[in-house]
Amino acid sequence: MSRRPARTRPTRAQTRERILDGALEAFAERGFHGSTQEDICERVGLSRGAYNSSFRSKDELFFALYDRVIERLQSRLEEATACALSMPGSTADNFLKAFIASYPFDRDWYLLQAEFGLYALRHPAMASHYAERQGRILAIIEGALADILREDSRIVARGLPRIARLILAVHEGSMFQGLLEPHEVASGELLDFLVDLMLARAATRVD
Amino acid sequence: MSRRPARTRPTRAQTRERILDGALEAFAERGFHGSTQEDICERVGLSRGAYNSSFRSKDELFFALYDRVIERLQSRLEEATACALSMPGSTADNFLKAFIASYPFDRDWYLLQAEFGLYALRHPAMASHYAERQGRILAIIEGALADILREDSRIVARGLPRIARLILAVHEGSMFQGLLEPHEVASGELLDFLVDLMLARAATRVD
DNA sequence: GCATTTCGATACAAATATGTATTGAGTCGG
DNA sequence: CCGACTCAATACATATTTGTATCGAAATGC
Repeated sequence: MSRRPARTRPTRAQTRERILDGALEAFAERGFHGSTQEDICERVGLSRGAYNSSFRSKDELFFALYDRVIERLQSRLEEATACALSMPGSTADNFLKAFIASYPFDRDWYLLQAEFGLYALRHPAMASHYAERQGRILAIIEGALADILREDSRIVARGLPRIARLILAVHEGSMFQGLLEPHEVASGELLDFLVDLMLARAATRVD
Repeated sequence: MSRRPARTRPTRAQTRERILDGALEAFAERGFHGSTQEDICERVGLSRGAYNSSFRSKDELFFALYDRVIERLQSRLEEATACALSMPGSTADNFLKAFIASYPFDRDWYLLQAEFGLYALRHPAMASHYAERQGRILAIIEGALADILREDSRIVARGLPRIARLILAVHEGSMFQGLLEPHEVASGELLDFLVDLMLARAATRVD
């Protein structure tokens, strides 16, 4: 246990992860169709042999990467929710903005998300898979919103699914505009604005 | 003038348009990198000869297509604005919803828009071009919003650029979700919801 | 009516990507 | 310690795609 014979061979899972790392970079930078095996492998110092040995096809790799991305996002959001709820006395806007801030907002993440989305739109088989995973994310957001109601009931009580979808939509669109024109639209600007809108409405009437 | 010798040869511009038609279909269905010359040409019954004779490169074709799409969108929006403003006595929500309804909401259009956006994010040279064109669209929306203020001043007066961007963001995200899960989210649902939010807020206080 | 020019189709050549087969190093079980 | 097995690297063959070159038809100008 103290010392293995120099370099031990990496496990299959480790190699897979490295390929996935390369694929993430490549797909973000050049898109799904624009990325080649060579491109993906070069980034992580592996050969196409490792690639073809680890994944049967490009689609399989793509699906595996998507699942990894979603799993990480899921745990990230759940963690953020628990964390934000743990600190008592926080108002709805505080909570919402903190929660939203925990959502990824970087270039590669957006580009990947877009690739997955486009792929899903074009391949019915992936569409249901994608929608199901997105449903989990929506459920987490809905859950967080529902939790807020116990702390601060100003926010609208009905139509939670729609609100969750609206938040997701604004986040996506906002991220795109922010990446395209960073000097024009700041990171969480539009989402914060939306939250203000929702809270202001709820302040007047809750239907 | 009465009768030309059987079939006359189509002009260069006509051929270009047909190639663009094919490219629109192909790019929407398979994406930019996923589309081949053969694929594009087959759809409109032309040969690769016509393709290479009309466009120097795939990028040039892509740019040309983007400009055509934007020009059509621009005139469509301007027309819708003028039309909506021409009928007097319309309230802000009526106007907004009518205006928004004139914005394209079909599958191919979304897929294309996404392709252009991704390309712009990945190619700085295209980014400014894209941002400039998107700025025109935003300006039209802002102009329409400003016009509404004269009819119905309930809507917030300040932060028009931000509101225009929010509308655009919601539209994009909403369209994606609507295309992915048509049974879950209806066509203009999220945007209508947003408009309600904005108007309700403005009803309470105008800052 | 003839010559020139333009345009689109076909043929050809080069480059690139993918998948398979083979080989050699490293690991595990007996 | 030896044999069976796994995995990744290299080499190879095939299939796509693109760009160029060539050819023929059609329109225009003299």
